[in-house]
Amino acid sequence: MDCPGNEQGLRYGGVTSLSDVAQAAGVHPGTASRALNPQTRHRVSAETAQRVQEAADRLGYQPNSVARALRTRRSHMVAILIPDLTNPLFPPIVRGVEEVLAPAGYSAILVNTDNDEAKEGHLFAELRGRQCDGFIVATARREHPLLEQAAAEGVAMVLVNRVTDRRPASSVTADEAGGVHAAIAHLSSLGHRRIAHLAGPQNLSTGLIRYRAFVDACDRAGLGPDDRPVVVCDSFSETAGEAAMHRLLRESVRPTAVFASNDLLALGALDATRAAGLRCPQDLSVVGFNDMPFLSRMSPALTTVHVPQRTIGAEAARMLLQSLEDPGPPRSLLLGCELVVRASTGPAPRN
Amino acid sequence: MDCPGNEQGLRYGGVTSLSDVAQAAGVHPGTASRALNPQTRHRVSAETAQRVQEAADRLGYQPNSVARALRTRRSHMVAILIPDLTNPLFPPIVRGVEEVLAPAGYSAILVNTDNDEAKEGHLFAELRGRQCDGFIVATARREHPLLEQAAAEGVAMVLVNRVTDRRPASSVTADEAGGVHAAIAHLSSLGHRRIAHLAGPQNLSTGLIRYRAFVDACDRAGLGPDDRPVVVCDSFSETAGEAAMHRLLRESVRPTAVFASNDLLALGALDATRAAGLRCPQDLSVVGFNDMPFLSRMSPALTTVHVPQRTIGAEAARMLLQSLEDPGPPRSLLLGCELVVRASTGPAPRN
DNA sequence: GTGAAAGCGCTAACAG
DNA sequence: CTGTTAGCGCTTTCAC
Repeated sequence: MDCPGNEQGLRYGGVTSLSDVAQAAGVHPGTASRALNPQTRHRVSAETAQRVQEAADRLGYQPNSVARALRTRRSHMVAILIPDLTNPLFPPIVRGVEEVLAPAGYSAILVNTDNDEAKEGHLFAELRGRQCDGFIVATARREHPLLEQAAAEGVAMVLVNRVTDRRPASSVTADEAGGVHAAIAHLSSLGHRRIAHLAGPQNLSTGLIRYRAFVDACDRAGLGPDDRPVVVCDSFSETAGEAAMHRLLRESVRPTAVFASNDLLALGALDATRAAGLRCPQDLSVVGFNDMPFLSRMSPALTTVHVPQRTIGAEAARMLLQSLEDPGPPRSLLLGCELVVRASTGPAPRN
Repeated sequence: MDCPGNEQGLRYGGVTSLSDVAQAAGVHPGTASRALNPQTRHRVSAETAQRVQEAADRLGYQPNSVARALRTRRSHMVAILIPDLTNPLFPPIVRGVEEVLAPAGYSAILVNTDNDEAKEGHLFAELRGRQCDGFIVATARREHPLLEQAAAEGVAMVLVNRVTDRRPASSVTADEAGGVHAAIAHLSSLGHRRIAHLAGPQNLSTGLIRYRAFVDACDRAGLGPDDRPVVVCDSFSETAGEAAMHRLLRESVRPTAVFASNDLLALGALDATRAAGLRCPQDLSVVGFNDMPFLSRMSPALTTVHVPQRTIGAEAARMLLQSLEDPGPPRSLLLGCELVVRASTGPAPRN
């Protein structure tokens, strides 16, 4: 029976090492190394190369990446830092990252930070200790001394869906401002003249950017400050959205439309709307942001701004690999967003 | 300014090594190692220990896990194999795994296999080469020669949400049969006497188990073979569910209820139902499986069997860590499921 | 084109 | 209690 790793030359534990292969092929380990590495195979006679390759196959040799990493100082591992995998925004991003990393021979270590600064610092240090070659960071806090320092030290890093206020690092982001403008233009064209904003946490880059873009877009649409009430939520969650919406509905003059800083906030807002006995979209229109999966199946199907999550992940990975091969100055990639109109928006009700 | 790693003793590249710390503390690297490792700290004088610790802190020392792993043959890395992170079933499982791994000092490498055997074999070999200490495998093919061989070789491994036909490896699974029985009992109690099954792929453990349990439950409910038509889907996806449902609805005698092998199939079935001009649940009841996130917001809110995904992940991780500390015979943990009744099921229509 | 030897950073035996 | 030494498995100079 052909059972790899079951011949003489077997190391205890069933693992075949390079010297086993070398011995089996009758060459020096150094030569075996050269023969097996595509980069250096040409420095070895075709005949030897083949003999070594055959021995390796026969023994089921699998190179020990740890030893290789120690020697070459390249682990071929990339760390992905996200706030919470359970937030439906992130799985597509992570998948996009892996789609690019895997074929390039890189593996991804995934960690959840819960946007907790201490936790993040901890994890980051640990991952550096693991000799990760690069970092894809999708946590969105604006202030980020650790990352800034790391970037300054030349650690390869791509920021996703977020921008630091200073920009020492590369990033790939959605054109959030563009998306916000499209959303507000849509509401405006439906006749809405009083549009509220459920803003995300202002210490998160997305929260702030979308808030600013909202104000800007309302200005352009000719809405005065009183016609664009804002409630800031303390997290991007359904419960926060629901609470914020309740607060909003208590105000004397009700808005006819709500632009939420992300889909989860919007879903919470819908709950509050329903609880208040209002119908969406007849009494109140709601727009979200991100276009997380399955939104079209919800009731009502949520109008939102589509963010190309998988592409963002893939591009971030590409950018990281590139800067690993040949480090250069930071780059920023901006990907377009598109408004997806569904059932949660309609004409403004007449007073 | 206090800038770690910026003193003399600094290695090129800004990384501080153990000998730098040792030198700064005026001790031998071996001693520094002992002082810094909680396991061996007691073998060193309290005074030295503190001096070394201070030097380490001052220099911002971060141990090189790669070197450590090479020496100790423990990488403190665990691989998670899942079919597709984009399937909403998996993020909670992965999160649960990480919740347990991280505090224990383990990192998780995540890979998507798309249930592709070749890809999986490839990735698995690569991960073994990376010296992962253990594997959490959530891919559900029943036949799995690679894994079986690995398990036989003593590779630490926990299977999640799946069982191999032979059982050389540990596993954590939901009580799927129990869940199926609850679902069918529910439908039966609503008066349904003709219940169809949208079965999952029969080469996947979940697909087969749920199918068998369905047949069994129908028997107990007193339904004859003709009263429980089955359509097998070739993937656990919405499109497959939709196609299967269309096929079902073309049959002469229509079922009054459908039990789908998972939520995605159920969602697809709902599409087909709507397209055929039937209302759910008035004309047809639908039950899913898994209770993936946001189901309660869909229209109609799907009745389904709740699987404790996060718990499954956490328990799998615990089990893996345990078997890493002290390998023993395989264990199997079965976690209870609960039927969640929502709006997609109702009384059987009268003929 | 191939062998010899050094060394990545760490830990674990072994001395003393 | 601490210093010394060897070596994990690999790559990479340097000789020949």
